[in-house]
Amino acid sequence: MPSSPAIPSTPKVLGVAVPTPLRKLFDYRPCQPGPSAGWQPGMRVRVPLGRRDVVGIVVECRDTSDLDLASLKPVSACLDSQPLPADWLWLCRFTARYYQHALGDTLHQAMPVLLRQGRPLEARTRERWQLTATGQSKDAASLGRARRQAELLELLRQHPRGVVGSVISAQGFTRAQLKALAEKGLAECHEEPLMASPATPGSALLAEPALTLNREQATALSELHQGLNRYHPCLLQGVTGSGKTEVYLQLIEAIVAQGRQALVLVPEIGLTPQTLSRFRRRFRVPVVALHSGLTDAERLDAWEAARAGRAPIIIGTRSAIFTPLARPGAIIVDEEHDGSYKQQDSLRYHARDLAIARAHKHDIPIVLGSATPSLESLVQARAGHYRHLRLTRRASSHAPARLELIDLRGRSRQGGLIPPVIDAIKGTLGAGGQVLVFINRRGFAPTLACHNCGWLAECDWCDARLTLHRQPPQLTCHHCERQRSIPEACPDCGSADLRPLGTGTERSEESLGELFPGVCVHRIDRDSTRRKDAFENTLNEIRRGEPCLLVGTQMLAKGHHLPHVTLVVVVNADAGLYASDFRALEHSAQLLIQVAGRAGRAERPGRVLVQTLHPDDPHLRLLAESGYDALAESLLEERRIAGLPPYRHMALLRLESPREADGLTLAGEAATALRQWLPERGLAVDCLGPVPAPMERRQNRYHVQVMLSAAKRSPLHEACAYLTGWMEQSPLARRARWNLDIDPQSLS
DNA sequence: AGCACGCCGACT
DNA sequence: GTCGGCGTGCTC
Repeated sequence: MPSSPAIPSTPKVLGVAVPTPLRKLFDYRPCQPGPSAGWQPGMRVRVPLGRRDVVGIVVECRDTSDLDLASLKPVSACLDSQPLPADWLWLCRFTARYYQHALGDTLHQAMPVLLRQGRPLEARTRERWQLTATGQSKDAASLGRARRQAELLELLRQHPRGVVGSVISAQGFTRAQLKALAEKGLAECHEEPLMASPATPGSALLAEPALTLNREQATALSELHQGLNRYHPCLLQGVTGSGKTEVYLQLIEAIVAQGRQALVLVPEIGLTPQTLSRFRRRFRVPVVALHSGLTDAERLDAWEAARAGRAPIIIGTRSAIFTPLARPGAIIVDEEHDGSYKQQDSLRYHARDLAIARAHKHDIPIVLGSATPSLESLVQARAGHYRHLRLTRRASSHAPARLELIDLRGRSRQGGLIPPVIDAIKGTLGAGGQVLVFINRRGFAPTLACHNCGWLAECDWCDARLTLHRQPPQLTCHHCERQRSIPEACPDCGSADLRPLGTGTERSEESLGELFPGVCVHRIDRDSTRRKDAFENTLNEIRRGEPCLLVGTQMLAKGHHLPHVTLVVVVNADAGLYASDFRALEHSAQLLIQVAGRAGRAERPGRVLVQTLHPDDPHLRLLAESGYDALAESLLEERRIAGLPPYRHMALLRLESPREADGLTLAGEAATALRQWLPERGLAVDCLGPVPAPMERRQNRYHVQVMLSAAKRSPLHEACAYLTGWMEQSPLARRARWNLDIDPQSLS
């Protein structure tokens, strides 16, 4: 029996997901009048919750409730006439289920701030900018030094009927530049209602021609073209400089030409002006970037443009995976091994894994790109679940530089470098090259030590050493950001013989300055690039190509083209070699390969010198002699034997409390309950712990964990559901801070 | 998570 | 006598 569309039936009860960590829906009565289209899951509502008003989302429309219907509070208002996008809702529900996170909180986190606050999504207007009569007759040259304003003037001149605000910002113009033109009386803006006007670019899709592909790139692209209209996961493994981005661009071209949308995820550090301008130069259609500099309003505009299909290309970091898409066409995850795709607090999702789930749901292709794929993705490729595409050739004629292991044992060091390495630096500088010195420790020295009694500067709040900084001079804890002044004398024995222990970027910068007087030393780490633009300015300076030294942390290693660097020095490769974490080796290998990839991108081949106290370490030797694939193969075998991911799946219950005993007691009870329950259900899940976390005390709180692992996902999932249920009903647990980490990135 | 209520120490 | 510390409990 078809129901009459004119009179939508009103449900008696609305199950609403509210922004709390509680893993349940709250029931409300619908308000009068309801939305004209009838109540539907996915509509935002304002509801009373306790003593406050919150914005929730209707998840269920039903006629019964476990509670007394009369006792239910009514919804205060319905905020939407249509539900929020179905693909977005699906992804949020999937995420909440997979990561065992409260649905209300998941939806809340996945919404743009303005939607969280209850602002309307419909009836939004957009700005259309056009030139005034004065502006039309104005010569761009008369704007003098204001080059971007002149370019903006030209853009507006080309579009007599005006340009939409979001398109202007997608071209890289700022609000300030628009305002400047408006204040000079050259441009004006009108508000107009938003309409879903899908961009149909036709022949004018490209603003500049695509590059010619080499054989490997062409093969990869044609493989991708085979699966344009179905779920088609591909691991694109391409060495640094092999042209992965060009493959992405041409895949996107094909997708956008079909009138569909491409979503591109990049690591946190990867959304640079260079990346963005490359995309924007290529395409005539808008490229919407979701970066940290956007205002809440711009973020909502971008979300809405993607939802309505007006944004054909969306590029963003981790959270961009929650962008709704009207006509999803492809998802690209660049540098898929990068750790920044995993959120490390509250909702601990992995954007790459959600991207896979999403591509599967939409039945669209997904490309995971990396020079050093995660072991997870390699296993999927090996099992035939992902297509494995390889790019082994660099655009320049040189093969990627080999890692040369340099034995540090028993050698005198100056600024952490031994004489032959110093000579190599001298030689490179003399030949007009640039040298990159990689140290993965910021600050002056990893700690301060008393040479008389052996005292070490330690954090009062964490089980960690304090890092010595010179700019400004102080001791800082890199785990809790606490700062202390540098003591004049040893607090234990009173000796004044306090010395820095080890080398950080600041110290290396200083020593290199002394070793190579007259040579410019650029330091690049989180401290030196704190000021806005400082990083870009330094990079631009470096790209001019004068011989110089670059000292830096992994900020330097990731993604930046440094064409004049022909020598890379890794001051110490040992940090990750013997760390307790099971992923430490994988991550340090990826980092080493990435750093090495900075060498010799231009005409000249490069060298990579890796200093180590363990030149015979089998892993390091395998990486240096046979490359990443060989090491990955060996690490996979070790993981298989040890029963670790990706061969077994893991979940970690993390607990923290001000007193060690509280956390251990609670975690012990939870683990005991789980261990009793598991055999009852016949679930093959291992439960380990409770054990103190590797760095037990952090910010003066004690961290304890229980580890679950299983060969199959579904029993692990069931066990996690039991565990969260147990924690929620436990009176003790309500006092402690805890959360569940599914597929933890590390055990610390 | 918020945000109350609630019962004990130093301030006008 | 109050202001406010954070323990405990609840939110349809």
